[in-house]
Amino acid sequence: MTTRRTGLREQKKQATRVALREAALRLALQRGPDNVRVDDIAEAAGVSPRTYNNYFSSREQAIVAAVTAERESRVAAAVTARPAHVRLADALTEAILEQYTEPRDRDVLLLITTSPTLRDAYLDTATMVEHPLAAAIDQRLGESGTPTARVLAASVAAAVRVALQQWLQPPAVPPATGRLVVPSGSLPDLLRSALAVLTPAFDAAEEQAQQRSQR
Amino acid sequence: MTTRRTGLREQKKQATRVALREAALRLALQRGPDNVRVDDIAEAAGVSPRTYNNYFSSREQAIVAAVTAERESRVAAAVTARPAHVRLADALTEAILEQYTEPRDRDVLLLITTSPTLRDAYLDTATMVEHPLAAAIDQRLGESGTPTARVLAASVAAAVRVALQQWLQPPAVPPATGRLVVPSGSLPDLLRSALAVLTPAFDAAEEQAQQRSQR
DNA sequence: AGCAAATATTGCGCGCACGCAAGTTTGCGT
DNA sequence: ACGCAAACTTGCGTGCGCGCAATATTTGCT
Repeated sequence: MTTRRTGLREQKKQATRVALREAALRLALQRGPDNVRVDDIAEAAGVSPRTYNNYFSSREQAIVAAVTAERESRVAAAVTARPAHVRLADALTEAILEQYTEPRDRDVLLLITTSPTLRDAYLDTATMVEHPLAAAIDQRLGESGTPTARVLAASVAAAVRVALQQWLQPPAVPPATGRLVVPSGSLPDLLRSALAVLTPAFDAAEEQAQQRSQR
Repeated sequence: MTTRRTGLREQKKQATRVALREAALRLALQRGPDNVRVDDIAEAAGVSPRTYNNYFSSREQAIVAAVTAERESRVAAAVTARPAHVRLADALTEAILEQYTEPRDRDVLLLITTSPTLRDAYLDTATMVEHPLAAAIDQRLGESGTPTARVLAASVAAAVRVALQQWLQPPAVPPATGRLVVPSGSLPDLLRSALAVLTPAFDAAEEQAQQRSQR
């Protein structure tokens, strides 16, 4: 029921998708990101170059997808998995943290931080939680179709994006100005404090939803 | 002092930038967006095609830029212009509304809604307020360098994006499901209710800033 | 006024994204 | 079991984004 698409077909599609992104990552790691043409990836996955672009709409997307995998749906699932009595804000924060606390290879991390285009592609993946997350929040607040859930979901995505950005930012030059930028703590901490900013908005939305359901 | 760059040079740059985006819009309107090649725009503005890409990094960007113009900086300026005693949330909401309440040509609107790529490019412009806005909020909260301002700014941008998305969305098919989607009211209303969701977060941030400054 | 450094423009070339119109594979009804 | 329709893959062609190196223009300095 969850997978509407029949069977063998979808299976094959997922297989080539995985093959593509893993080939992409492997090649990028062993040759450096700039020495990998899209044709190489396609060939390594046993598919025509044209087909590659039926799965990924940019060269970087495949590489990055190998890292982020199925994060989007996992986050949404993690939110709905939390018991209903937990505060929405907490459920979200925990769900996010849970997904972004995978031990990442040092090699992969270096790969992403090095190339600017890859870095951007990686940051863009944060946006992809937006839709599934909106659905999850929507369901949790009851009342579906409200723009509230969409705005909240979009804000979460934005907050995650900012946190990742701080995390990935090079130490930079600390010379002249009185700007004291925190030297970017651990990712969980960054995520937590970024999401903390939004907490009041979640509480308010949740309270409003409760009032509505009691009427 | 505000414009560090000297004079004649920057002047010319701005001139060609304007020439490019206006040419882009004009051509897109009179031929339809798909019948305008980047070479045409460049020629109409009297520069080489290569130069075009020194100013805009995609074909759509120039067209859209003709509509959004200098919105980013205007929003930031509008925020800082509000007297300090006004609630941050109100200052922001008003500043945004003020900028998005220009009477837009019907032709232009149709142009954007018609082409999916243009629509996306237009939505992306909402993100561009992020940096100037972050600076403005940062200043208003005192204490610069905090991620709080960045998260708030990013959330505002996201909210605006959602509002625009709702506004531009085609009426769609309303046949089967019980989903009753509001037929997208006026843009100001949509913006207001989108930003209202974030209001509690702003209030909390502001209050926290005040407490900090009183210590 | 003149010259050297900084900055912008241009042509060239490569790789990439994607529409389109075949060709191929899978699924479903009878 | 068979065949038709829907879904997926592939090759081709076009326009685009951008790095690079040469060229032209502006600026600050003396």
